[in-house]
Amino acid sequence: MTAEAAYRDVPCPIGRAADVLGDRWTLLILRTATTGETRFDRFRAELGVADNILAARLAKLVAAGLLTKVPYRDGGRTRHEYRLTPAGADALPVLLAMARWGERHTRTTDPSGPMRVLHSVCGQALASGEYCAHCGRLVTRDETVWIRPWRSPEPVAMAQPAVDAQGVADGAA
Amino acid sequence: MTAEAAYRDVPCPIGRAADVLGDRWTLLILRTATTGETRFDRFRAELGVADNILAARLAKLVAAGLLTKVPYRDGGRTRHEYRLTPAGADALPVLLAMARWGERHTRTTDPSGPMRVLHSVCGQALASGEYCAHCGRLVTRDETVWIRPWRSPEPVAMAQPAVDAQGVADGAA
DNA sequence: AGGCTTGGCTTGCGATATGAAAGTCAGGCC
DNA sequence: GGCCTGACTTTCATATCGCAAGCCAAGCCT
Repeated sequence: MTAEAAYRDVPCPIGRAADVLGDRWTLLILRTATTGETRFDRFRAELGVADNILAARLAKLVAAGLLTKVPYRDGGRTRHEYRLTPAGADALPVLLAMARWGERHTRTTDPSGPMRVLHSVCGQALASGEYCAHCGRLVTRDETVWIRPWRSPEPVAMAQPAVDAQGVADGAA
Repeated sequence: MTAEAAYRDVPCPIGRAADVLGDRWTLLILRTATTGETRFDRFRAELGVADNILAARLAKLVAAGLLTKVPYRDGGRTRHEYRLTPAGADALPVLLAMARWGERHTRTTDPSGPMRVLHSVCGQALASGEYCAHCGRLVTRDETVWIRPWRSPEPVAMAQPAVDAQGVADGAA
């Protein structure tokens, strides 16, 4: 709705990224989508976000090309799920950098251990999000798993992006 | 002012980071501080942000411990500058991840070339923010330079954080 | 067939945040 | 003394947030 395109075309890529990613709910939705959630009420339950805000953010993310709305069958009826596009999946390094920053520079009273990001190939924890000191090479998305002890000891794989990559253009008519 | 502490103590580090960093102006202020700007009117000029918003964001960043307000002498009078703390400087990987994402997934009409992040030790461009494929090792902050052709062909070093790291705690009285 | 339930939104509305513009204030400079 | 500059603070109209309620389509239950 607010097609305030003024910030979308600045020369600095950080500025352009901040226009899309510089929002609390947007980041949390991407985090949740990255762990495999796809449905409206799952996002709502995970995030505790108000319905209208969630709807607005999902629409913004679809318009920005980070999510895509794909129909699927639920029992006998057609529903929609929000899947990461390649661009949305590519926000993973941002989330990993934030996870690291949050782990180092913020505190929680939660007694379960910290989040860990593992290289599934070797099982070692990653210090930086993208490079495995143990293997000595860059880590791909599908070699990355998260362990979030406050919800489960099980590792979680990163969701695979939807193959189709539509929705890159601007949403304004 | 809005000491809405509810989001500050969630178990997920991404959530805690998003509470601090999940804001457009906050990210842009950090970007600008990272390139060495320290003063109110320099931030204003760089970002085109309204005075009251800038003041609020700077205060939030000081309260969150990413910036520190240090007095300095300007001619014969005392002024204040906003310097990055170690925690603020440590947001660099987030900015680099965002720069990469922005470069790959957004478009600009600006004709000057893309932003480049170089490893000053070897002069090579960094593909991922933190790991130099050319040198085969992790890149530190002070080995990182930015080239932003839309403002100058000259490389810019990352600002050094202030040595004192006060201001980590909550700001609410 | 009629009603219940579930998922996915939309609407209303008061509270809060945004942002342009103007005002304030301290201290140096002319 | 008056002007200027930097760094805010205040004002005010607008926009956004987020709770709560309403809505609707489609299956399911009886």
